[in-house]
Amino acid sequence: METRYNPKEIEAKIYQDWEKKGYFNPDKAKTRSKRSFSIVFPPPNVTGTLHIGHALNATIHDVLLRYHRMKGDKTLCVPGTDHASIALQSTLEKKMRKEGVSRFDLGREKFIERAWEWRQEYGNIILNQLRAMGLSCDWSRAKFTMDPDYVAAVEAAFTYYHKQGWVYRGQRVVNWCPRCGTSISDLEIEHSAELSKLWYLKYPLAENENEFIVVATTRPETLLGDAAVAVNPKDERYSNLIGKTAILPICGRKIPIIADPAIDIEFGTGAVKVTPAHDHNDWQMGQRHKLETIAVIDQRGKINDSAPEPYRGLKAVDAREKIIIDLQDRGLLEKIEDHNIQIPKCSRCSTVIQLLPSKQWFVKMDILAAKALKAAKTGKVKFCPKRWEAAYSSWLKEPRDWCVSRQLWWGQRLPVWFCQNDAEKYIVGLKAPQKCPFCKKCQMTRSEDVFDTWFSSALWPLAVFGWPKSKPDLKKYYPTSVLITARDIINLWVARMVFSGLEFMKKSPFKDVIIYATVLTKDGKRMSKSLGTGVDPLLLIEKYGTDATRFGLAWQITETQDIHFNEDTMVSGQKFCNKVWNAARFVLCQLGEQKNIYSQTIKPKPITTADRKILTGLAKISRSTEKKINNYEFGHAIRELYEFFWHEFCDAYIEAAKNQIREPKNDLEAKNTKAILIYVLANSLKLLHPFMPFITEEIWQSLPLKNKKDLIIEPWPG
RNA sequence: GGGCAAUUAGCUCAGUGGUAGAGCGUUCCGUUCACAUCGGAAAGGCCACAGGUUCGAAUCCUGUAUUGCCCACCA
Repeated sequence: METRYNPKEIEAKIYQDWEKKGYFNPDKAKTRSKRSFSIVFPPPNVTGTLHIGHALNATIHDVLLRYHRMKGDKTLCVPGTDHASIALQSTLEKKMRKEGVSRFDLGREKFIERAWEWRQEYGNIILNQLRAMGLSCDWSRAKFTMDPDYVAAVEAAFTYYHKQGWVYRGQRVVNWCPRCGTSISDLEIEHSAELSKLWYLKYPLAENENEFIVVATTRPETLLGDAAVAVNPKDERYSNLIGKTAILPICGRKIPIIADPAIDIEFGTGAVKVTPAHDHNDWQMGQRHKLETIAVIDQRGKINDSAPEPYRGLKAVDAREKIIIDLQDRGLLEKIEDHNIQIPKCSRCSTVIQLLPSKQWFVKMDILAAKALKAAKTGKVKFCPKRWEAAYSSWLKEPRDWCVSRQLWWGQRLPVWFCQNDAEKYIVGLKAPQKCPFCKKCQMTRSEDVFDTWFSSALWPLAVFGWPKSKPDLKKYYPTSVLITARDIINLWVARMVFSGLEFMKKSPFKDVIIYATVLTKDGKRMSKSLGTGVDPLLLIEKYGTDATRFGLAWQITETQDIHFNEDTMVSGQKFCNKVWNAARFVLCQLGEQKNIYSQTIKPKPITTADRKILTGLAKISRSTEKKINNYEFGHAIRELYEFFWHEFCDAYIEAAKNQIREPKNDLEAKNTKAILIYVLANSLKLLHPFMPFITEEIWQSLPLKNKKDLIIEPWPG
């Protein structure tokens, strides 16, 4: 053995050997227990490459998987990738824009072909990178969210919801990304705080155009679509104006002055312009007061033909400029104040979101959300750390109906069929009927819309096991044991998986949800490729080896919300690997040429104080490691193991052993010491294996033990 | 506007009621038989601040400050 541990030579070799022997597939490997331990790995987007968050996640997954495999459980981890509808489409369009091509130049069919090509080329990169992390999942079960059986699951879920009466189609004000050309959900919006203005606009009264009602607004361009002015019914300043009529500046339309309790008396002037077409609140107010919905911004974010001629075709921001100037010219701009607002932006492309009325498909959330909420309340779903339950619950308490349709091309199409002669007539079903039930003559055409990406990911823990078909995997491995994911998708993904699982399988898809910390830079900044602040896990592996990288990541896993990434822990990992390697070298050297005669299970009898100490120490660390892994305290587990191995075993016992072997007090002592050395080493390797699988397996292979299997499937000590 | 978290040695972090800890870094010493990716030793902290509970507080409570992150239809 070399004096230094060299990970590069052995990692790939060992991984292939494990995979070839079928250890990652519980159907191939004989297991000692009937209990199953299953996890579905959160499917990375096909656009992605491995980042430090994935590496951390893979480490946690693999620690649990290897621990449970050694405990004898039928252990399964299903990997896969997500088609990532909007993310991939947006990435692809960005690339095409450089070539000077738009998706409309290509057309839907060709565009989808290109998306598939992309997926062929890049789709599995990240899965291969996860192999490099040592992740022991069953590659033969890998799924993609656009596999035919997966698409079938998505369609089945939608038609089921429809049968329940929970699906409706309707004209609503939705978040619209003019760049992506689609509706998006509230959860796909990112707000950026910006300093803007509050404009005070004077609306003349119809009775006397020299009198005004002043409204305050942050979006003057929506004036073109105003349908009313609203005040609070308790606001005495305006009580004489309620029911009167104002004249909408520039447009000249007459609009009513209405009373609505939703208006905040304190804000601005207490009078609000109401634009039902371009604001959620105003939409609702419009419904209450039966106001006209006048859309003036189109799907490209430009002013449409419902607006007066001079504004048509202007971008919303430019229209704002012009309107302010025009109002000023007419003396209708009272004042401007600075005002902090939250600008909604598309989380995919950062384009400013427009709110506009559009016909979309919704899934009612009341019943589903209540189920998911109850699951957390009754402890059927537990968050770790516990505090994340609040994030989950607070969103589920006031759910808005889920807009599941997207005007994208890449994704699973809605199983909805329209009559060609009446666009309002449709049926929901898995296949188009032979004959249109409405006009009796047309060939019905399928909806152009695709599903929200998260509608399909919500089914991940079911669909990977073959749902809606009744497959053996579904019986054996559903529900899964634990979900390990990042906090930013608690509502987007976790909550939706929970209610999908409860609805379709009557059981929550997992019991425990581990929310791991967000990895930030050392300075607490967001890691980002474009800022150059990201850390590439593959470079860490290259530099320190996989085991050292995993050690370093595990070391940093505590209950914190954020990790300020510190590469020093990888250095510690590398040194620790070397320490383990050399301790093994020493032990093997002491044992000499003897062939597999030592026992790893029968505890040698202690003779000296040092013997007693180390054997007690081993028993203690075994119990403690098990407990900490069961409690998901990975950082503490590895810190303790490190402490034990380095200081108790190497510093104390090996040093004592040198004397006991060289100058034994009796015949037995030297021989017994050797037995203790290998016993403690063997069991330490087992405890370390979930964290550092490669080096431990490599050393294990050369230990002269009786009845030895590969370490990955050896029984857990204790 | 609401919520969550963080604040401990130069750096990154452990430490949840009983004399302040680790890794890295720094200084000094040590290469003869597992390992210099090592061994030994040392320096370095009024545990953010202010109150309170307690025999005793980094730890529990209240408040303040700074930072970060979520959620929210205040125009």
